[in-house]
Amino acid sequence: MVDETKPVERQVTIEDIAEAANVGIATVSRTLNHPEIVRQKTRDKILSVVQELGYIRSGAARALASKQTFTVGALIPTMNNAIFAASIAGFERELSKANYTLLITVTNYDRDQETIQLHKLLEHGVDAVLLIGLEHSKRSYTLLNKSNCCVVSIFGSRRSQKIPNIGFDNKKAAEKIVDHLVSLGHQRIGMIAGITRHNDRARDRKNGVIKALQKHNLAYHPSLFIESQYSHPHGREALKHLIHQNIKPTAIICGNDVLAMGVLFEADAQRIKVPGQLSVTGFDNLPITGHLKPALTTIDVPSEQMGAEAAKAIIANLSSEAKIKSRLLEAKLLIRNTTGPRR
Amino acid sequence: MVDETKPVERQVTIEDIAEAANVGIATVSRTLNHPEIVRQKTRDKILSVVQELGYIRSGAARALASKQTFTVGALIPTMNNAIFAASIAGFERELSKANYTLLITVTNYDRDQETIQLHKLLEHGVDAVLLIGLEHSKRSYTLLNKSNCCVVSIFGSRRSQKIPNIGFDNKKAAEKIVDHLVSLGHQRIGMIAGITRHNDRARDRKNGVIKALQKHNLAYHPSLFIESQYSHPHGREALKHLIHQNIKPTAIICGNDVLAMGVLFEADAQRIKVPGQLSVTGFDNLPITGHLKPALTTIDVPSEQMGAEAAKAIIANLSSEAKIKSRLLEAKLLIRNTTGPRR
DNA sequence: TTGAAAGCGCTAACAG
DNA sequence: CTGTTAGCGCTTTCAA
Repeated sequence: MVDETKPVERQVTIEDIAEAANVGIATVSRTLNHPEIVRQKTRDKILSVVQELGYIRSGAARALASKQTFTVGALIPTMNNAIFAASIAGFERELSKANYTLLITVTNYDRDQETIQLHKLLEHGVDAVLLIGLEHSKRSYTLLNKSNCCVVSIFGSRRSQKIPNIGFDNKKAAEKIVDHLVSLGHQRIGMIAGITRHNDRARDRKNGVIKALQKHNLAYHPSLFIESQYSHPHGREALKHLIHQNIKPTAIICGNDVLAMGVLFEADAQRIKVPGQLSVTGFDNLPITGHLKPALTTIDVPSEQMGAEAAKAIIANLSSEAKIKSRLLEAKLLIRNTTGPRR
Repeated sequence: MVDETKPVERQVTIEDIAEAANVGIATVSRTLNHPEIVRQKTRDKILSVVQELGYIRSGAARALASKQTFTVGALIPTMNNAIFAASIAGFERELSKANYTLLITVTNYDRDQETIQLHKLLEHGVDAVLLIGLEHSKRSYTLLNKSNCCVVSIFGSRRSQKIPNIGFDNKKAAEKIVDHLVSLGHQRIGMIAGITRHNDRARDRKNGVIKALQKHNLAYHPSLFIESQYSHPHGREALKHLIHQNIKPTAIICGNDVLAMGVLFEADAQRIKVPGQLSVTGFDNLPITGHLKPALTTIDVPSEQMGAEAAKAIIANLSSEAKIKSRLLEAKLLIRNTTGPRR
């Protein structure tokens, strides 16, 4: 008598395909991975069986046998910043073209968290890792090092040796902003920087501003420099704070566009004319900033490009050992309408 | 003579740990997966060896042996929409808490692409899949079905049977907007909807508007309804187009906030007073919309919450077979300042 | 061109 | 509580 119990839907395996196609499993494997070395007829037969049985290869088994997962991990500080979203979009697009899949983990700007997440990515066997910036915990570096997994960083300011970096010069970009402001006659320049602790990009931008101030023989007023989280409300609060200082800034440089927009909103609420009474600058060039009224003067950060280039470099490295070279891309100053002559 | 060639850095395996700790590999495995059933002393010894040797478990081997990868895949239309970013952020946060890792793939609103990506996720052995909306290709449904992988959808409007959905009623939300506009006296209402083809959310919103118009016995002017990609420039163009129609709308409902902002920017450029001459509404409640001047009347979509709830449901299902129930969350109308009495 | 067979590193019975 | 061992499904020599 036939066993009537419904069989557990066993996964279709390479053996099922081999059997149904009357070939060895090695031939099935070859057909799927190196079709060119299998005779056309055999291949067609196998492929049709694959189709018919709805065979889905086991990535785990493939990874175990071949030491490759075709996955790449990304460690990003937050998803709530369009600038990272743009980079990841470019990154994912290129990875996807080459049939890699992206594993994303969010660190919330927490280095311990980052190390933990990195460990997790490594356990998953990612073929490469994408990092933001060049400042990471020693433990992360150690992990990366002994796992000798392919790594790339984006957004960093230096042609780093430790980790190949595809970034741009945050510091120089910040200097350009100051140069521009100074050329407009501004002397009392304030800054709402991002939180610089454990964030090399924010720190480079801040240092760039300070350095440029010195270059122009302008005073650096610590009371005019504050650090703030990247959010509209924080930008608004920061402006309120700054305008209550003894020294009144005529221009405010913001660590990113979100802060700058917050400043713009608050200035509007306080009836402070921009750029009439106050010049404001951002950093990132988010899509919306060009539509604002007045349009925001900012730095055009090649975010999508960095992501895409990083992916291409990783793919090249993975498929041909091509060493990844650090590279700094262009970050242009976009002079729009939130900056004007000193009042 | 000693072999001086540098040995290939062989990966540290569970056997190395077992040997160094003088135990069997099973005990190492237990220590890592079910510490409570291992004697304290043995466990400590093993853990210290793990630390010392910098052991990283092989996810591939674990997955192959246990049929679980502790990864979850997400298929999203695009990364360039903050609303999805917010959902993914909530989703990732909850997954991460439960030690799952997120695999992201972008479909670009392309169903064939979606099926291909889904297939790839399945090959990677994801324990669950997150989908946006309820409209997917037949092939995707087939794939999901026979892989009997855990699935959840977010953003959809129905308590679906085929796929558990944690969403909100897009149609009803759209109706609320019309009700609001009608209560302000508007009769000639136009709409800039998203592209509705293969997008149930966009279509539900559009249909909701049309249905509500009928409910109020108002004419549905097809010439006042256009579909457009979600971008500021597209929103601007759409407004230009609408104001050149014979019938002039006194209110324009936008398929999302990005379109609405485009309309606001263009209205400003054309010196059309909002809401004086034209009322405008959005959909999503992006963080910036409350800061705009005038602040945008929109629908508060629980994007982050949907993502977080979806993750929790998946985790519960994976760890206890708890069936996932479809659920519709609240999406409130946020009346702000871009809507006013008909001129 | 193809097949047989040896692992890849781990989990989970099973036996002790 | 712990060790032994049989796979998990695939890739990749090695032979044929």
